[in-house]
Amino acid sequence: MISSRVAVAVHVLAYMAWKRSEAVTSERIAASVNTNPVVVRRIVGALRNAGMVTVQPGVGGGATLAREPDDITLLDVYRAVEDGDELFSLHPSEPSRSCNVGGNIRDVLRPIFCTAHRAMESVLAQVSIADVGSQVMAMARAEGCCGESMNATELRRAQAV
Amino acid sequence: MISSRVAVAVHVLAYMAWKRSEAVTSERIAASVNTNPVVVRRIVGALRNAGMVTVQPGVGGGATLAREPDDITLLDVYRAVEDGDELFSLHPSEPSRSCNVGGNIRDVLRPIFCTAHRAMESVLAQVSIADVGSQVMAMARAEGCCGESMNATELRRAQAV
DNA sequence: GAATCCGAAACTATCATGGTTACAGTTAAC
DNA sequence: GTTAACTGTAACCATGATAGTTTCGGATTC
Repeated sequence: MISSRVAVAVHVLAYMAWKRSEAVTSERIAASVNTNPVVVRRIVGALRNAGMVTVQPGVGGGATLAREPDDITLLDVYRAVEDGDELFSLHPSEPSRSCNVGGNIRDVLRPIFCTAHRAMESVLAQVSIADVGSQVMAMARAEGCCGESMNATELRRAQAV
Repeated sequence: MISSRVAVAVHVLAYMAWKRSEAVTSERIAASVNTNPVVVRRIVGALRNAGMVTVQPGVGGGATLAREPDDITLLDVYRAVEDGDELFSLHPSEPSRSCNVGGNIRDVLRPIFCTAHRAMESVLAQVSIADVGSQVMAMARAEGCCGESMNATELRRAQAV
């Protein structure tokens, strides 16, 4: 399983695309993601290293998008937060070299697994943060007109995050 | 990372395709894979549950292919040994439902991740155990004519596995 | 100078993975 | 029927990844 860091990172970027040009703190994002601010900062740090966000310390600081939402693909996000360039593990220890199968199986599997990996990545490359953001907003609007209203407590929480 | 069980399971099946119609024991396979026989038996058990191999206990027993090598795809193997039908993890804990992003991000990501997963699987579906076996044998032959010969010790080990 | 915010280190709990030992059950051969 | 050769499964351990938490130093704004 690919870790939840990808999902959280997309969440973070979609949130920042929503609050465009407004620096958001790790605490506010953490409230939306429902996790600890440090977990958010670790992921934001990876996105900063990849040049997708800029981070400002101090009062009124926080993170903002460094690129346009439609210029950030889910593949960019995946590569930023998921380390290692291999999706499939090969054998834990080297197979017997004196066996016809053991001596060559890894060289046969490597390119196959690499192709499978690339196929997965090409799907991620076709979706941008802007796409995710607009879908999220479309869903939020759809809920809004289906008669669901907020009470005072929900309103306060909605404004908080 | 997807566990090495897939690579080992393909190795096991390619080995059985090589030793066609001859029951191979977990110990022999383990020697080729370079691991513990119990690890092999766990994987062979999963392949047996998926109907790819039949297993015979007792003297002269072992595992044999239950289907033709060209009728077993790497996708079959992947699904047999890798549990769970999701490749990507979503958020560890449910995001804030009172946030536009948090309340909808998972529903947006789920189908995208599913599509990416399917794209990866479709590559695995195009490769059979017969393909892997023939590639392995082609490599073994290529090594053979490049002048690499075995000494007595290597010969014994080659016959053992 | 105080308040706010990030960055990073350190520690913990949990879980998946792979390896190992041990043993019960099944089969074939003698 | 006994023995030897297998599988199947449970139990346990070591390792590493993951996510959460606390803490503190440093940067920034007011």
